Amino acid sequence: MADVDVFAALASPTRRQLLGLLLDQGARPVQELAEHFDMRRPSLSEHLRVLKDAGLVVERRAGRQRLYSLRPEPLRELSEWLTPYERFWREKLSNLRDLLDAEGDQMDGDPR
Amino acid sequence: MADVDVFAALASPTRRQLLGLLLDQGARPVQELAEHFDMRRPSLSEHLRVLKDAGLVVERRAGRQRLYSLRPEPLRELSEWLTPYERFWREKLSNLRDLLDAEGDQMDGDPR
DNA sequence: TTGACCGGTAGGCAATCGCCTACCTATCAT
DNA sequence: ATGATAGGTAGGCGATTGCCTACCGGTCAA
Repeated sequence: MADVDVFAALASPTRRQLLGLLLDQGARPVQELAEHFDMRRPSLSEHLRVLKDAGLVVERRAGRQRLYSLRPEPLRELSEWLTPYERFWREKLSNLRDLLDAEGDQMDGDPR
Repeated sequence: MADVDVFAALASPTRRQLLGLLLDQGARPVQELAEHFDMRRPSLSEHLRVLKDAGLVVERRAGRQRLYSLRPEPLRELSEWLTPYERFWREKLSNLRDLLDAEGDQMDGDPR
């Protein structure tokens, strides 16, 4: 378990697509996942290992297959990271911020 | 403009910390940002360029300084990507999904 | 038991990353 | 005009990434 950062795990479009497949289709064996990619199976295995190390998927053995399924909990970290940024686009405050910035302000006073 | 993927831009802890600084403190010159990192200034410049290429910061010149400020709009893409996953942890449906998966189902319907 | 199948691991290789030092241009102060 | 300051760019270098082929062990079917 290499304890992979969830942000780093999501940096790859292939890995995001894997999560999307698992979200839409539920647990799936490696072979079936591989059909969706123009890539050899061992490469997919490596992507799946990164996702597993990040806690984003779990593996369950079923005969000679290994079923991977989504484990969305680590995405909570992403959501929480995003929270303080959200109001800036939801409330369209970017322009206000630009104005504030233009005056060379500090924000909540701790000028070093 | 190398048109950088926002997910890739966020993969680096240094770049996330830069965004956090700009969020808390508003526009800042490079030098002041650099004080928060154990890294030479040119490396920071490279990180800032990645953020700029991803549209996450904007640069404004002020004398011989360049003030970088947050541009959170691209984070909306992240938020939208996250949306379909959210209900799985918010409604604690992971266990239900595990049960469904265990039967090797497809999941086209909307199990709610 | 033997062969086919599922999928992980090993190792090679080119490309990219992330840091560095050295250097360059632009601006400001004297 | 000269020197100091802000910060981007060039290029080197080791580490990492992402793909590949080859191989290996475990499971199932005949």
